[in-house]
Amino acid sequence: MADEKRLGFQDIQDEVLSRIQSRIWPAGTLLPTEIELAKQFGCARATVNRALRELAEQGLIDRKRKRGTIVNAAPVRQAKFEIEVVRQTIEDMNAQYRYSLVGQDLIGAPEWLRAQLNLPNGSDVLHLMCMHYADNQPFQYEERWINIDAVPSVKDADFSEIGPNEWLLAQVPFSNAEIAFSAITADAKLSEFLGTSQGASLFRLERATWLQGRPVTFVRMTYQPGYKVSTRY
Amino acid sequence: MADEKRLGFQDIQDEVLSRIQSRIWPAGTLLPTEIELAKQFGCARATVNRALRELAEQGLIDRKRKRGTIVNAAPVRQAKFEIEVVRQTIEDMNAQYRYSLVGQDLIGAPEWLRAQLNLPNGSDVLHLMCMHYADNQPFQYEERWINIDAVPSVKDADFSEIGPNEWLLAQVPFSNAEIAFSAITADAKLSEFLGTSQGASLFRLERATWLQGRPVTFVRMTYQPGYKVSTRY
DNA sequence: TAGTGGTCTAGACCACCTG
DNA sequence: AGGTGGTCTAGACCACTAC
Repeated sequence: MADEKRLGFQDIQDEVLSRIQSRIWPAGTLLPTEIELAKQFGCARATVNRALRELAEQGLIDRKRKRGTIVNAAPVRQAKFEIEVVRQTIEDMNAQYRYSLVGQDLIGAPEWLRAQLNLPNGSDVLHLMCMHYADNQPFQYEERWINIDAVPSVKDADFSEIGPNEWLLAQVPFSNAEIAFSAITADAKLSEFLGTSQGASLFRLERATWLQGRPVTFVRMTYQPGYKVSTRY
Repeated sequence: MADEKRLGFQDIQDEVLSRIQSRIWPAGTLLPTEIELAKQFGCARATVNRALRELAEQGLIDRKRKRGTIVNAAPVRQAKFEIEVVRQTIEDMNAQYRYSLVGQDLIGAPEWLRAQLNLPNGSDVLHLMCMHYADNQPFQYEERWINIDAVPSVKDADFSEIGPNEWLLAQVPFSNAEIAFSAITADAKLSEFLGTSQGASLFRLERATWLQGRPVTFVRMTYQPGYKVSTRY
């Protein structure tokens, strides 16, 4: 038993997770201190710290100075979803991607949009409507509003070939966003574009985007019937 | 300029993020090595490492040994959603929570469920139907199947007062799960329970849960019309 | 006020990957 | 083969907070 492999933070994390899941350490348990655990596992305190820090970020344990580390009773688990560009989603399905610009116009920002993005009065936005197809089947209808002031070059952009999402990603990547998922009923226009019956239930993703506090764009993406967003945790 | 405060990993992370967002380091840029950055920021390499590691986890940069750190061109951003218990969701709305057990029966697991959870042939499951109300308005219809073999004590549990979700959390916390969001159309039963018209579009969350590889439960939660799940990133 | 986690340091070794 | 990130160590100081 002299040939024990050295334990990494991942091994320690796995072991602690296992003890929590198997209720060796039930909810409410006060864990040994980092120093004590480091001694038990035969590693440095920094290694234990990293293992426990990540478990705390996931909400499984609660850490406070002086009090110590406690197994959380009612963990609020977090689910991570990867938000891809439509093209990627479709190509991941091994389907052929096609994009089409349905229409565009330059308008004053409507009230609901000003409220949504916190736009100043009198702001102008570029309003775009587009379709995304997978193997020529309707996949997603995209309606988008872009704040001219935040992205002046958008006035000269040509959206007949490249979608606004990909164009914006090239111009204004790494922005912050607020996302909402919901279910909506297909109206006449949506049912035509997505090739469904009126009244069909459709999955919708809305996203408002800011760059360093400045409103950039708001988009509504409505998916073909049957679309699901899934993940693990 | 001698009184510069020492930089922490958070300061470095903010600075790097800012340089990426402001396109000082545009997509594709090869960042200086950790050693070089540590010299520039006047800190240890471990500090730079932690700052960059977290940015890499978020998908903003791509790190490879020998090649170095590159600003990602098409970042796949991750959105985190907090998955709460219904009671919490309702109480967070300052509404009164009420739970009602609609029905329950012990059945052999249907084929689709066996496939979904990877249950062995001949497994028995407890099938539960419940309603959750916010201020006595229908909020969520819950249909759940619990694997008897994974949680034998479920046979003696009384679900007339406490919902199966909360009961399970107390018995089998910290399990792993697979979640899916979708939009569905209200059938006769759903429209009655949720007080909507038939054909209404409803938001649905499905979750399959395993504990250390063993299938525990599958649940379908269908929400009242207008329900949205939202988050930021 | 004392104990705990939060973080940083300086150094080291290793694994992976590109040239 | 060599350079880069991935990780660990042993020690240190600090900040928060329960007692």
